[in-house]
Amino acid sequence: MYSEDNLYDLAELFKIFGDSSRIRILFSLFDGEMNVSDISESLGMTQSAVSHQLRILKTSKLVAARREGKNMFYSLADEHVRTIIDQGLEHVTEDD
Amino acid sequence: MYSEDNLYDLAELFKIFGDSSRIRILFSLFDGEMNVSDISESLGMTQSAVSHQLRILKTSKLVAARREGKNMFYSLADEHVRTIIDQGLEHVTEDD
DNA sequence: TGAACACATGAACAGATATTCATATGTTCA
DNA sequence: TGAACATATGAATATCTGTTCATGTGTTCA
Repeated sequence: MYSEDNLYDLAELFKIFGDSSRIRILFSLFDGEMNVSDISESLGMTQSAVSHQLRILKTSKLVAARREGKNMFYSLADEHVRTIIDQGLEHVTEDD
Repeated sequence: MYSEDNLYDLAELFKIFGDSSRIRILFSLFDGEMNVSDISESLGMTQSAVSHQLRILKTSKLVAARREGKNMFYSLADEHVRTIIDQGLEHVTEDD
């Protein structure tokens, strides 16, 4: 069914989600695409820090990028990203 | 809907899943509870390393522990754990 | 009670990683 | 073309974290 390799890939995937900056960036994109400076401002992060994290998210194919003039617009790469985060949020917000 | 705090908690949750040792331990428990030495042997990890990771998993309430004589049996704490991993595996094993 | 077994834990070390700072690249427009 | 803007990127640093090693705690049984 699932190979040992799958589990390593899975750990790598969760590692990407396991950083509050990246999760907050991804969550920002839930409502649609955004450019880098808007993400920076809305999250109170420097442009550089956001850009570094976006690169990681893009390399992992969790976000997609599109240029429009001077701006780069980022969006969620696919619906799985939303599903995984939603599933996690359900667990986290569960009443004990 | 979701607070800023939820996102930090979520990152913490994914951080736990974001390590191959822990994911492999959790996955081992998919078929039912196991004791520490069996987990160690099946994963080729030292007893100490497994024990350290189990402590983290227990603190995060992802596994439950039960003593039986000299042995400690660990099991998945709830079904969310399985769901979150399954969801991730779907993403990882998706054909491009 | 004491030896043998199962597991937990603290300290130390090595490797990984997120941010900052400085600067480079790419784009528009006058 | 050159200034202004948006974004990317490399290097350096500080912090975090997983494993190992040594040892402690808890349990059984003769």
